[in-house]
Amino acid sequence: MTVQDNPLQNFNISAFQNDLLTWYYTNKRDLPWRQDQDPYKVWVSEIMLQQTKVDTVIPYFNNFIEKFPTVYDLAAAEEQAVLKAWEGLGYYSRARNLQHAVREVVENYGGTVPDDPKQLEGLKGIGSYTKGAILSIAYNQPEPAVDGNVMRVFSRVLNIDDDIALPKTKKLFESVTGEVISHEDPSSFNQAIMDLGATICTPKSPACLVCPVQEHCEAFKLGIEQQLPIKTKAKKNKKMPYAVLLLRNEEGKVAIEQRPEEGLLANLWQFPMVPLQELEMELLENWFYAHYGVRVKLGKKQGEFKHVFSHLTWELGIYPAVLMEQAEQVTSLTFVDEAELGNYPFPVSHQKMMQFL
DNA sequence: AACGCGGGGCG
DNA sequence: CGCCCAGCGTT
Repeated sequence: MTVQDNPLQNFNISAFQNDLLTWYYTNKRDLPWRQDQDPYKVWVSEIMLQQTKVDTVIPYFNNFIEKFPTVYDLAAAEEQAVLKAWEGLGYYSRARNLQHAVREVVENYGGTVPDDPKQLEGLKGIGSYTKGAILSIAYNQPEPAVDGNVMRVFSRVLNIDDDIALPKTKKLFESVTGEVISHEDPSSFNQAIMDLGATICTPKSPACLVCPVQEHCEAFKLGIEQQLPIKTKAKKNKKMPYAVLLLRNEEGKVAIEQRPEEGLLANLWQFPMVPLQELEMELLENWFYAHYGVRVKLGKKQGEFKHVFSHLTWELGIYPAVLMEQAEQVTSLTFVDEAELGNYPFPVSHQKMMQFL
């Protein structure tokens, strides 16, 4: 914010609300979580939508609600079943935190999703955005729900050039949104901003010519909508080479293991991976014995590919392997029939391995 | 305040 | 190939 201290000076709030809501009432997207205002469904949808596009979420949401229609069903489910329903969606701690929080709602709040800001934000996985989304969408409270869409839209409408990567900037937008939000229909207001950000006020080449709030937009007036919002912060992506073993025992079963309960892809399953950072290929079999307690014999490399995460890249070489001894040894590996693999939640990178089996 | 945490789609 | 997406928890 550079030009003035109060970004809402000379801004016609009620006219903006009116134009935005009028547009929304006739143009809102028909989404499965908008069929009712069930706070649980709103909650599930908001967690799934974190850093994830609507089109990706829709089938996951439908399947998830079918499997876990109420807080009681989700609270009673096995964690593996919840992760299985989340398989491929990414950010898997969202699923575990959601179930943890739902169990808390069942135990502490009689199964009713709280309508109190403090109680909501005390639940795992619910931060300032999701709190505001649940309060406004499910409970019709005039609470801001500031996400990337809101910051993009209002940075343009009000010509705010603060770095939206900074926490203090998010607080600024929460303050602004708290003043602009409709008290007549806060639920529609927040969803309208999101629809606007997703369909018109998009990151690249926004459709300003058909924007319902064009006449309120300072950036359009100045022709600088493409330069906003300002966002710094670029992370470098580290390369991590691994050998992935498609290891079979004497019965032809395949070795898999569960990843640690913390960190990347926590609690998901995978084929055993050997880090090659500082390891000669000849020593790979020794490393495997030291780590897993079983002797293996590697075959020729069957293929290789990269899998890109937001912060690192796996460079995966795929090797067939066989056990060199009867596996009565103590090992963290689990041997399963190929047909059983579908019962375990795998990250997408390891789902791709299965074609090499 | 900085960083870890997935995966897909788009220019 | 880099950026972006209905963010949050941890440190």
